[in-house]
Amino acid sequence: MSTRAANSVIVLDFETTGLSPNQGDRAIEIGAVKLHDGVVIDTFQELMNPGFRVSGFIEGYTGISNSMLANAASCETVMDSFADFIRDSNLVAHNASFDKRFLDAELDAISRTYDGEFACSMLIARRLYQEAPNHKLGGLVEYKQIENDGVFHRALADSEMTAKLWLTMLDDMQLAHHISLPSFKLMQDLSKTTKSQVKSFLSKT
DNA sequence: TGCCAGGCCCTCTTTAGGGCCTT
Repeated sequence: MSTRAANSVIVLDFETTGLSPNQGDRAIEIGAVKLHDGVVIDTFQELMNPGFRVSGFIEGYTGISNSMLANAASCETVMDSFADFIRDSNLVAHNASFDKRFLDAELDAISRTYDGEFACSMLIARRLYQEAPNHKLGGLVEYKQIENDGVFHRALADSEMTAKLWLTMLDDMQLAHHISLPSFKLMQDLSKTTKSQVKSFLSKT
C-alpha cells in the first residue's frame, strides 16, 4: 500500500537543452514545489551540467548560460537527489508529457524510479478555461491574474506559477461546480474527459 | 538517403492535416 498522501502533490518543471531526450537533449535545471493541503511546504531547485554546451537559443530562452552550467553538478548527481525529493508523490506539470519524458529519461539513466502519477495542468486548463486566449503557462497566469514576479522560463519560477494555477483550478472547481475537495484522481480524470463533456462530468462528481 | 519530438485536439475528420504546448 502506498504511503502517498492524498492531499500532497509535487509540481515540477524542467529546463532542458531542447525538446526531446530521444534526440539527445538533457535537463539543465529542475525546479519543484511540494504542496500539502494547498500550502507550499518545500521547494527544490538545482542547475545541472548536461556535459555539453547548450545552444544560444536555450541561453536566451532560459537565461541559463553555459558559464552558469560549467560549475553545476552533473545531471546524475542532481537527479539522484531529486528522486529522493519526489519519492512516491503524485506529480503535476504544465504540458506534463514533456516533463515526464525528461524525468523518465534522466532517472532511467541512473537506474532510479518513481511511483507517483502525473497530472497535466495544461490539459485541465484547456477544459476549465475553454474561453482563455491561449493555454500557455504565462497566458493562463495573466488570464487568471495570478500573482507572479515576472520571471518566466526558469524552473522554480515556472513550477511556482504552475502550483498557483493548480490551486486556482481547484478553487474554481469548488466554487463553480460545488465540488468539496477535488482529488488528484478527479483532476486526472477531468484531463481525460472530452471538452464538450466537462460540464456533465463535473455535475456527476 | 534524408529525415529528425510527441501527444492532444479540432476539423474542411477517421483512408489526414495542422495548430497548440513544452525547451
